[in-house]
Amino acid sequence: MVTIADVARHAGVSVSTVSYTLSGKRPISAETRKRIARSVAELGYRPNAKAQALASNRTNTLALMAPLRADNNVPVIMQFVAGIATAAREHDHDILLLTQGEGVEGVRRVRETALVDAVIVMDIEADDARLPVLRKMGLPAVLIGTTENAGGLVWVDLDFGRAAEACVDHLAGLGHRSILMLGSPSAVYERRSSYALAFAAGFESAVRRHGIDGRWCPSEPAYQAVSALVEQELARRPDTTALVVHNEGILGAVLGTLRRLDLRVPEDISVVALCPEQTAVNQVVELTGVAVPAEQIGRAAVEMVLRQVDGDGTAQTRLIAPQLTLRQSTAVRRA
Amino acid sequence: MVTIADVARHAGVSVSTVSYTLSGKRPISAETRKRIARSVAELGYRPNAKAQALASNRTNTLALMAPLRADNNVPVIMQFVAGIATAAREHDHDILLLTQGEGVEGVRRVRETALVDAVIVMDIEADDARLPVLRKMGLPAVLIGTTENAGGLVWVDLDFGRAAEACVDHLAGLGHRSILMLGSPSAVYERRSSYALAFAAGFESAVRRHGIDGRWCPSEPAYQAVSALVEQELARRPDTTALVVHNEGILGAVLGTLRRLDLRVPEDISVVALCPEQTAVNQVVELTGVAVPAEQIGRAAVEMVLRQVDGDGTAQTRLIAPQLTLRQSTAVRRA
DNA sequence: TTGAAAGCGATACCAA
DNA sequence: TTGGTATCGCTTTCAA
Repeated sequence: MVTIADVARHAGVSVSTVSYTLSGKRPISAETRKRIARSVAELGYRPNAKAQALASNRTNTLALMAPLRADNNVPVIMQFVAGIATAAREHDHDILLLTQGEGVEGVRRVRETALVDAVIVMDIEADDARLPVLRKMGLPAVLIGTTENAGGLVWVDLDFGRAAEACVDHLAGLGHRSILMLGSPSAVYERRSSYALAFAAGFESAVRRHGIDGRWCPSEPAYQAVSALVEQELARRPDTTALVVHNEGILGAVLGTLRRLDLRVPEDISVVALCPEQTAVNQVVELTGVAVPAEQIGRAAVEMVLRQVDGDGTAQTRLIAPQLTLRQSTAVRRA
Repeated sequence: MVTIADVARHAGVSVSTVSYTLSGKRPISAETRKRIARSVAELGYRPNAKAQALASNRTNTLALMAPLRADNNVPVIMQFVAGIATAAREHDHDILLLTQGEGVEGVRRVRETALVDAVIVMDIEADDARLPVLRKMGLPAVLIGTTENAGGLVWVDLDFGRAAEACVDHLAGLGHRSILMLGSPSAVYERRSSYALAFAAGFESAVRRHGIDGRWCPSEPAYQAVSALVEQELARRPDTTALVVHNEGILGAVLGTLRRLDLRVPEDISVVALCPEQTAVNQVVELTGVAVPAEQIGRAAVEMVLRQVDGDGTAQTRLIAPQLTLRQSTAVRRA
């Protein structure tokens, strides 16, 4: 392994000069700079990350605690992770991947062993046990998602409440008066994932505001379960003319079931989905809906957390406005 | 931050004694051990990871280069990542996440800056440019997937060739003589991902061996594209009585199209899929097929790579046998 | 069974 | 504009 001392020797200068040249933290004569650059190239020198971290108290790595479970909307999680990893590299940082399972102890560990400069935490739950710890530790952090007790912490998220409202507003605007919302798997609500709760709350408030009839229920991904659920709910409320689906895993089953019931989309029933654009356009009928701008949020999270690391005290929380895209699955309610 | 010196002082012993006590690398009197344990607990001491790494030349972190793209079978990738991350933690290691996009330079970087002890590389392609670099660098590594020029490197993978054969064998055994295989998106073949090529090759060799008629084509996830493709291929070869699908993203569309064409599964046409169990059982008809044991492979990769780190020269490559699970989507070919 | 001290490979302060 | 060197927090050799 080639060290900074090797470079210094090779270039005939001192170690500190090499260090300063590389960091640019003090002026170096063009001549010296050139000699050092040559030596670096010739020897193929790269600073040892651990030594650098130890001396500078900066690891240039970010912890990312991500929910790697199957029950969630996996593709969206993946988009978050991809966006974060890419953005981190653009800012010359690496990602240390922690699983949700490590929980509070994971956060403590990376902090106390000084493994990372900051942490990005995904999938926030109501009364999330990690939040008080993060607050107390004072480790720079950004939450992706938020909840009531997130006060004092910086977070960024899609405004899921307004996303639900956008869906309802759109349907109400088309004249729909009776809407069924199919939610995420019940496990998601049971652990009180912030985004699912926010979407459900937004849905409820929007239907109330419009004075229309709206109800919702969790839904599991099994085809038969979806099919039975949809059939039963439509039978109970035959006046239902629109569906909102906050569960990308069941879209195929929902559309299949509607066809089985001889309900055409959008002529007989409108469907709005919260899902990635890819998923939306790959269905039998291209779906109107809102997408989680996961990559954008991931990038924002990286930038927000790095600002904190750089000591910018003006850290601001960010709520991203949802954008509803019109496609083929919604239409005016038939008279 | 509390350091090893603080602990030593608090316990009234030397720094080296604390270090040896913690590492267990030399005998320590029970008395001393107890005192140190108390001090550690009382002060909440945790060794600084960077200092430890610098001194011991061991980072206790593994690089994982994962394909975080959308065109792939995202859930399976996620399972790999989850298995790897979990297994790594069980062995007291962390995961540094590299994106596929970093390519050769990513591998070089983590090696030359001494960021990690070893690397796990996913999604191997034919003539993968990373392989020669890995070989030359001598960084402990495990590939998930393999290819012709992987000689000298350790890898682990599902035997995709035999997986395809298992599917064909099963169908042939049921009397099917004309099979269509719907493959992954064409981009996957274009970049020559090892698993896709191996599956296709296995399919071809199996149909040849059985002397039956088999053909295959890539398939894109868009519903209409799938639908058109299936309809066209079945029209071209009306004797087709079985489908093999190596693309979990299109399963819903395939089944939907078959129904539209009034083909019942499995009475009129059998379907075998290579996809996660979850996906298989969540379709209208539960699908017979082979699953990638992603978590198991991920765990194996971690263990294999750690063995190398520990200097076990007997590193062995592993090819996991596929397991076909019978469900509702296959039946004897009707006379 | 324990301690002292020399590294590990950088950064950055203090001098010149 | 440059150099010398203490320092970061730990591991491990050498000595006792």
